[in-house]
Amino acid sequence: MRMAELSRESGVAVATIKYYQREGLLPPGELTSPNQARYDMTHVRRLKLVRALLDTGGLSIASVREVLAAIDGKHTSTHDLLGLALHRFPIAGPRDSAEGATWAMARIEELFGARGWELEPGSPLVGALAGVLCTLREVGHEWVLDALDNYAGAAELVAGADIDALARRGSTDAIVEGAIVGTVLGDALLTTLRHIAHTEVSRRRFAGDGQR
Amino acid sequence: MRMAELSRESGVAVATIKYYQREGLLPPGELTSPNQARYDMTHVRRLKLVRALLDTGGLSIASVREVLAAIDGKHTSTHDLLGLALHRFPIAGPRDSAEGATWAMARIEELFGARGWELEPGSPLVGALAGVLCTLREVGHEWVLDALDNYAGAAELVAGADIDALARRGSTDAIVEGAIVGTVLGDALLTTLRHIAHTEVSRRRFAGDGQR
DNA sequence: CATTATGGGAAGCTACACTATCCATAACGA
DNA sequence: TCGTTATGGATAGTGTAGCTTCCCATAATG
Repeated sequence: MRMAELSRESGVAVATIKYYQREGLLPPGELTSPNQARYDMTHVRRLKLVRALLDTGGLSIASVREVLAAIDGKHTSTHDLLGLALHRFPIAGPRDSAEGATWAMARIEELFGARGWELEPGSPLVGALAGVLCTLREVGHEWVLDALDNYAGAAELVAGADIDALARRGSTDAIVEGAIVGTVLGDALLTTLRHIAHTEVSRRRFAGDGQR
Repeated sequence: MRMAELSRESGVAVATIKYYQREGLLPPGELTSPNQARYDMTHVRRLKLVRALLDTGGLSIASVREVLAAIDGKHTSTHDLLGLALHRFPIAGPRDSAEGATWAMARIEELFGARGWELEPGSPLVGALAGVLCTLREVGHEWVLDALDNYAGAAELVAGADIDALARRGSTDAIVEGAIVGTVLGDALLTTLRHIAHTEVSRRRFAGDGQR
């Protein structure tokens, strides 16, 4: 398979494919002469993955590069793999007032305590969570946190299902890629379903009640 | 309050505030003379909301403008309000093969049937969902959909909690803004918690098992 | 052997989210 | 009062991201 066909199979423009190669998102083809190369289905697959992470996942080129490096790299335990997949996301941190940060950490400790979650205070994920809580407070909508335990419950529910489905995968490589795809595209899936559920729940709750 | 203080209170640079005014994200101050204006806490609040939607929510300037227009516009029923909040998001659509689209719609009908959700086939949210399903299939990770019903259950759980919390708000205006903030920042909250739950569940499941 | 395609690289393009500069007027402080 | 600083308003410039266009020498194709 050569460039034109790779482009057709993947739905990505030739110039864009070359760009991805320069950016290190797509490995070079197998050279048959100094300036001719052959590609195969692994290239098609990789291209589709790149587009999925960019378009549906909303990642940047730089994030995709890191994520692919994680996929291609050497792997240790499943648990570490999950960790890898999770440390690359640009959820905005808090515009910290110091007191906002301590308030958020108190709320987080409470939540983790109730859930039996183990708190690693240095973790970037916990930092991101603190950031979101601070933001909610700053805009004056702390009331959203009335539902915080429900959010955590829902998160735990899907996380359990994710890990189960992941554990059923065969090879280590499948698990690695699955962890990343599941993390990134799972976010899109979950938020889309949440939006649909909003309309569904509100329709049901306020059905035929035009003035509420 | 004048520009300097507004900037200090909100943490947004003066030049940026002027930019937001030009972009229609922040109403003009009350003019005290042809070239002097006064601002108040509503401006501070609005600025914080804009930053929250941009930074934490990840919206574009254009999306923020639409969302604010929805907040400031005339409102009808609570259910419509929710709808308003939900139609502005750039979740990538499917790079549709026609057969991918029908496959996705079949899967969606199945899901909605099991959940008792009402399917509006034209809805952009359903389109977005179909897009995510297609993407998952294209990258060869349909197995994620083994957990689809769990995702939907989790979505329904948080959506219910959201609507409950929202219904407890007082004024209509509070409900409108709450719907938007809840939708946008709730996504960030939920995905962050999901990521944390992944590490938590995987730690628990593979605890002390260094080779899995 | 004429035409088309290819790999590779450099430069250009568009959109976005700011940021800097300017200017005439207004507020403030000694 | 008068020099300094701040303000509203407008225009132009900056930096980054994600492509896209153009070019060339070589290779494949009919």
